Amino acid sequence: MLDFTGLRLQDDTPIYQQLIRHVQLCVVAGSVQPGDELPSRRLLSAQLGVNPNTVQKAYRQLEEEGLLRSFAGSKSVLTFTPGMAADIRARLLAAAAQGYVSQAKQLGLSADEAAAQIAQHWKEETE
Amino acid sequence: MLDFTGLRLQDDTPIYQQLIRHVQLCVVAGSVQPGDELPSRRLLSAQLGVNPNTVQKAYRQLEEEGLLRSFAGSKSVLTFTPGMAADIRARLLAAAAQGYVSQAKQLGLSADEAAAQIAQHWKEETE
Amino acid sequence: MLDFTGLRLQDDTPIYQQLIRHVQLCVVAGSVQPGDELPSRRLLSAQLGVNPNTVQKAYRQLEEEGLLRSFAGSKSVLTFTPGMAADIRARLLAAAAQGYVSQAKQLGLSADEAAAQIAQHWKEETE
Amino acid sequence: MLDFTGLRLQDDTPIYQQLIRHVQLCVVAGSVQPGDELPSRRLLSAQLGVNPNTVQKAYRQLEEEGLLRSFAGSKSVLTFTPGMAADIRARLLAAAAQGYVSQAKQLGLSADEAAAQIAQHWKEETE
DNA sequence: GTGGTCTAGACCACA
DNA sequence: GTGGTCTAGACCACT
Repeated sequence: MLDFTGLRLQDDTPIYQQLIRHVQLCVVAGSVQPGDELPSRRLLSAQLGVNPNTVQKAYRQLEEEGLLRSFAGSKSVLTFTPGMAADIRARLLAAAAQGYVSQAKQLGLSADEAAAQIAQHWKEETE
Repeated sequence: MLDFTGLRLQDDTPIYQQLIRHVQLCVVAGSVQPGDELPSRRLLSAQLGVNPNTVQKAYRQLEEEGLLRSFAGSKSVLTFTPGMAADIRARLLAAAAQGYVSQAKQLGLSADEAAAQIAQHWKEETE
Repeated sequence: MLDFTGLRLQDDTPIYQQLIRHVQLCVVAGSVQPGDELPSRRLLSAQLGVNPNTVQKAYRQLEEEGLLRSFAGSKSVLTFTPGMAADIRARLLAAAAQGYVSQAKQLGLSADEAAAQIAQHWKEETE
Repeated sequence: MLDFTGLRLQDDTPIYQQLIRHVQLCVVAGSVQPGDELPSRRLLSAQLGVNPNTVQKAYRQLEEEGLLRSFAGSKSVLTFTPGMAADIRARLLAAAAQGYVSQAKQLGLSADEAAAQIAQHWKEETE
């Protein structure tokens, strides 16, 4: 069953988006397989100390994305294909990169400076 | 007087934040000097087709940041030091880079892959 | 929940500042604890017969001061430390004292005369 | 002629009020006599780098208070009696003391603590 | 004219 | 339900 215990909720982004993102990351990381279960909405909301509606919103959006399918008895299973996982990964990466690039350009960085800055932050965050 | 005519308002982020950001960018870009005037709230709101209160909100926040100083009945002038401009630039850059790096790491990129991806998006956006 | 029913609004100072001050006084007086809730903007505005935006302005400023934390869709709770409470108290006291002292000096009072005058007004206002 | 050169304008209070206050202080301090002239509105506004209307507003209010009288030829002379000077002094003192006392009480000070605090600020500001 | 505050009421996103 | 943003327009004080 997909595990949410490692998820640290932040205050600056909507909770339901963090839940969605967490599932997506598990999918693209390969740490979860199609057919795996997700915790019931009730259980997860209790575990995270979050409003059940918030969990419901996340699950619903995942369903619309086609990643998730829910059945009677409050059982929800992942229903993604390898292609979908690759798509999600590409989409997340592209969004992140494009966001950074546009900001760096607005701030007057050159391509080389941007690369250097990324390298530096990479190192710092690793330490 | 600081110019807002080049500013295209998007509707996915609050208008007042876009106004703040525009002023900050002008400051870090060096296209304005301390002592330069800002358009009056009424004038700017008319130019942008925006409510005066929205402009007021942006101006007020800039004032709290120390970039701006307003006097009743008088003009509003920029009051930033070179150090503050550098600080803002560094803060914006660090936030952008750190955001990208953490995302790329979560998605399992290596440092080299990240750099390559940035370079690619840089080229694409320039075209 | 922090109580505003004892608050009598004057019309010589901005309402939002009176709201801020009321919260600050409750904090320094120790009549509220960190974690205590504040009434929702809608509720408080209805109670006081004031526009919701006015309450919002006060709450926002308290949030910037770090006394308050708001979450979309959730309650607003006080988030101050004992040190912050002491700071606020000291700041308010110092401002008041310093203002009086500078005025009294400008008017040519001696230290003793000032003390005597304060004592007299203290008595008069108590009666 | 009443001298404004020692006046340092602050940003937090209206300029015209600072001008009025300056004249009042000169009167209660005895550094000026009935019949003494004030600089012309034009001259004073130029000296202080202030809008002529601002000076005009201050002079007009002083006239309404009976401290000042203006004649053709833009000549303004002080027209106060010793009793008026005493009145002004008493009024300014009472306002300052009453303001401090009410604030100190709201912050939970005792009369003794208030006196001690005033004494301390008195000493500090003198140093 | 300018900045500052306020009212009235709408819309959206979030829990 | 909650907080956040925005519009529309008014009033006041200050320059």
